[in-house]
Amino acid sequence: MDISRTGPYELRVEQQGAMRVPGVVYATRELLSDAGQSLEQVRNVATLPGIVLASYAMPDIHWGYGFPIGGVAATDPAQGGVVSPGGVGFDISCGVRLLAADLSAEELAPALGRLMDALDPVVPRGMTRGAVWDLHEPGELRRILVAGSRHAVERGHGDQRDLDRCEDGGAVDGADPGQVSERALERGLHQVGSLGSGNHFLEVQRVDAVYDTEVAEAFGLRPGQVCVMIHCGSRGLGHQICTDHVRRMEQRMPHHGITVPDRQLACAPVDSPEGRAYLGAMAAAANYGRANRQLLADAARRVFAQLLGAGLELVYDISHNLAKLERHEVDGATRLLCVHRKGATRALPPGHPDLPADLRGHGQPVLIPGTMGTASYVLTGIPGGRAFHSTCHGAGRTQSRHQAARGVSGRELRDRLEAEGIAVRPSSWRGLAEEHPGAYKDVDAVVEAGEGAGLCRRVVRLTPLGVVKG
DNA sequence: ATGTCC
Repeated sequence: MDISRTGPYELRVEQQGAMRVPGVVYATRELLSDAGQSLEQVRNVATLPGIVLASYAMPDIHWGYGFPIGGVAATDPAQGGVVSPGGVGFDISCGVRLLAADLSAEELAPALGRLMDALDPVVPRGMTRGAVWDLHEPGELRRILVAGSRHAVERGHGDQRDLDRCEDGGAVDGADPGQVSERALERGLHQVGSLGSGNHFLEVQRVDAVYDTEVAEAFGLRPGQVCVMIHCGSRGLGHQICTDHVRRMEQRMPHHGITVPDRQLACAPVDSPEGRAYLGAMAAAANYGRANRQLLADAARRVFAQLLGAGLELVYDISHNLAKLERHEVDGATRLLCVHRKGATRALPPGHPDLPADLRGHGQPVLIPGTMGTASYVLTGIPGGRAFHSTCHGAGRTQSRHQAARGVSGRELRDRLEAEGIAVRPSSWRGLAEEHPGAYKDVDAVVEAGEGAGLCRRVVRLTPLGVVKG
């Protein structure tokens, strides 16, 4: 590979062999910790039919299924551009929702333990156990797949503002439940309103630093304020959809005359039966993910209201695992592109028409979940943002789950966090150990690189007061 | 991430 550093926060992978475009990686030397495996994936993505401008990677790049996590690639359907499930990931529409409480950390302090004890039993989590909704017939599930958090709000679990402040108004267009397999539907029935496991969490946080007071105020955030951050995805339903459609595309690639350097890059033209089928199913999983976060937010709201008499206003809800059809200007012409973001977050600039009216002057809130026990961030998109208005999505792993669990016991980690004043309500000791902060990159360095690279701007830093761990 | 291998 011909790799050159083009700036403190930028690498270029020159176009070679089957690559159709170069690779552009926004990261410091320190952040590239996995010995070039993920750079090979950047190069492989650059071979996809119809790819436009470059195969991009964000500062939290690490090795993933097919695409690197932190990968961004846009293809042009009018030029044979493909969609690849590996460019979205197994956890379709994994994302983050941030709510701001009308309460300061000082006011909360005496009640923090009681708050965490009250959240513990009402936030379903772990691999298989329980959910806010346990559906028994697929009719309501199909409604969720089409209407996303709009359905939860129609059932009384939220209000219009929740929809206004959610990406795509609470539901993405084009969902096609007919492309969701029976098995995926079965898996989805009993998991609506659940965190899952791994790096998913519900945290009670405090606004620790404000970098831009005007934008923070527009987002509804002030120093010392209590927030709730929810990080989760589309559970077994999204996983099954990815599995089903990768298999189907693998079988059909010869028919489309597509070859890829890694079978995990299975893909199909956006304008093909397989491409449309995947995008319809993917949109359904995206809506499931939003309904999931809406119900968990509603559960947290009930606890805050009952115990503290405090409200929780939605700041924003944004996915970091999704492909979307978006209009972008390329070489002076506006084109409709299929933008894959896998472990990368959309970051719309001020003035963008897709932003809610009350945020339009300030840019999109970009929500970055940290690792348990470390900071999280709110960023915003900037004019001229690179990589089709995208930025990082979080810290990014440096150790495997197995490695991480060897380093520390769950109980030891809980004690360490509690000693730092962070209340922890785990779902399993093993799961807790796998998520210890040392297994991840430094989220502060990731965010600094994102700003340095011209992808986004910092607005607010949040630190954890209590963690309900998936 | 994931009923961590139909």
